[in-house]
Amino acid sequence: MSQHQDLAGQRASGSRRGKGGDGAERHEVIYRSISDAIIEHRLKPGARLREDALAEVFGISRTGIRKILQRLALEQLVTLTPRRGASVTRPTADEAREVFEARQMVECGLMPEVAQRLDEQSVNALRELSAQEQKALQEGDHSAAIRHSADFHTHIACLAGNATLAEFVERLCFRSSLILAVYGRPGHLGCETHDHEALISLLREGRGQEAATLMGHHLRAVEATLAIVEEDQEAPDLHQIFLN
Amino acid sequence: MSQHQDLAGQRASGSRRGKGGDGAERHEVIYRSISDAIIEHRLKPGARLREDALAEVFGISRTGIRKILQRLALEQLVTLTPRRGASVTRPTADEAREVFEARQMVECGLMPEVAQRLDEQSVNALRELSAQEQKALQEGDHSAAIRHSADFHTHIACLAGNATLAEFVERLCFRSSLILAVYGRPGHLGCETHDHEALISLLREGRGQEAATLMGHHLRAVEATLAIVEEDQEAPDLHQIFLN
DNA sequence: ATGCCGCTTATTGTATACGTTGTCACGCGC
DNA sequence: GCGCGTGACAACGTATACAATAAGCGGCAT
Repeated sequence: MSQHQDLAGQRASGSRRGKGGDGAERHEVIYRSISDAIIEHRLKPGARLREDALAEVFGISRTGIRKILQRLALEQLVTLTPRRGASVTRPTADEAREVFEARQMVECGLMPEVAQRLDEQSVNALRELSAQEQKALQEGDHSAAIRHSADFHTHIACLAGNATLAEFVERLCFRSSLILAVYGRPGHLGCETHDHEALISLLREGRGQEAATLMGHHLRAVEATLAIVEEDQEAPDLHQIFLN
Repeated sequence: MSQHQDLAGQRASGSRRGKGGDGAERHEVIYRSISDAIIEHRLKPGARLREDALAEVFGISRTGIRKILQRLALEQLVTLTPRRGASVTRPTADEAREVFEARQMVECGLMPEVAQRLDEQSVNALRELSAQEQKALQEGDHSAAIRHSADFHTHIACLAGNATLAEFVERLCFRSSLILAVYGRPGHLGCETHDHEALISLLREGRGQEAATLMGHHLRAVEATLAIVEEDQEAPDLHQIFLN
């Protein structure tokens, strides 16, 4: 037993604390903090993420922030431009299409397996997630709703028992959240909980194929709510001028 | 020793820096070097990757190596254990199964789209890849054969026009290479080029569905050549002894 | 002789310092 | 008045130095 109690959770601002180091975990916490903020749209696409600022906020040096930023970059939640720093990724229309196409393929493909493996306990977990999402929606908490929706899809994918594919789906869901932030329309926000509950029912009854079909429609419906118009970004105008 | 042989012909970026070249690109090159070495089995699973050693070999400081190592870790080519450094990932049997299941789903799912989009130029590129693989096989160059085989699968995936899915497939292929290294049997090594060429023909004729079927069989065949037996690693012996 | 304990060493993790580069602003010339 | 060049500043990328930790080893006590 270690005598020094590790109450490392709460650190005010005194940065000079080398001891006690559950450093690795702190990095994980910070990673989650930033990741969550992005997924929940508290950090909007295009927002700049300065290393210094983050280092100060979280009380670690830029080195640690860098590591986290690079991880986020590899997951395509932030964009790292060579000498210009990091910013929250602003997905292109093409990316949006790709992400939903990928989700279509993988999530639908997973349904039969999930239907086969699903047990009562998992059903309850899914229902809980769905309920939370609906609750957040009713309360107008868009951030939480988006988060729970992503959690729902990710969790379903986990139930197929393939960690590799589940992780892929998770990342796709995160990116979807980003896409929603850019191309979403105020009225609709992503998944309708009704679909989610219908999906649970289908899976519970072992009707995997039908669940796959529903998931397909569901994803297509979400995609359809997007206003994917190539808003001319900063550069294109000038490029066209120069090329012609 | 040729430390800085910059094969800078590729990019015509305007920076004319004599010293240091373009740092970012050098990192990319180093990343590729290590990645290639792993994929081609010149670095075997379990091999330790000391930061100091790598830093010295590539003539950069440990900072840069770290970044690269972390990237490789995120792609699951190397395993990073908290205070023990990096080593080439040794995939578990479960991972192997997952990877092939994922490939089954994604690569097969991509076939119809590829069949639809394939043009003559791409066909030639694929044939080239296939030929290279066969040549390497005949020369007994296992490293090159594995590499080209992975390239073939990755390239096909690229042709579906979905960069996100293509990247996923690429990573799955890399991991497959690792799996081959651990569970492969000397006689067989991965893909039979015959399958590859049959696949090309099918795709060329636009028979996407049949191509998907063939791809499915092909992957299953590769998986079947593996000796996925939980070879007791270092610890298990003792554990079993203690438990019984 | 054997098992345990403390020391040494090797290796990673973290922070800081420095160099380079991109951006912005101001001033000059046209 | 407008455009361009130069200079200053700020942010990032890299290297190096330092600290902490785990493993290996030898000595000592029983």
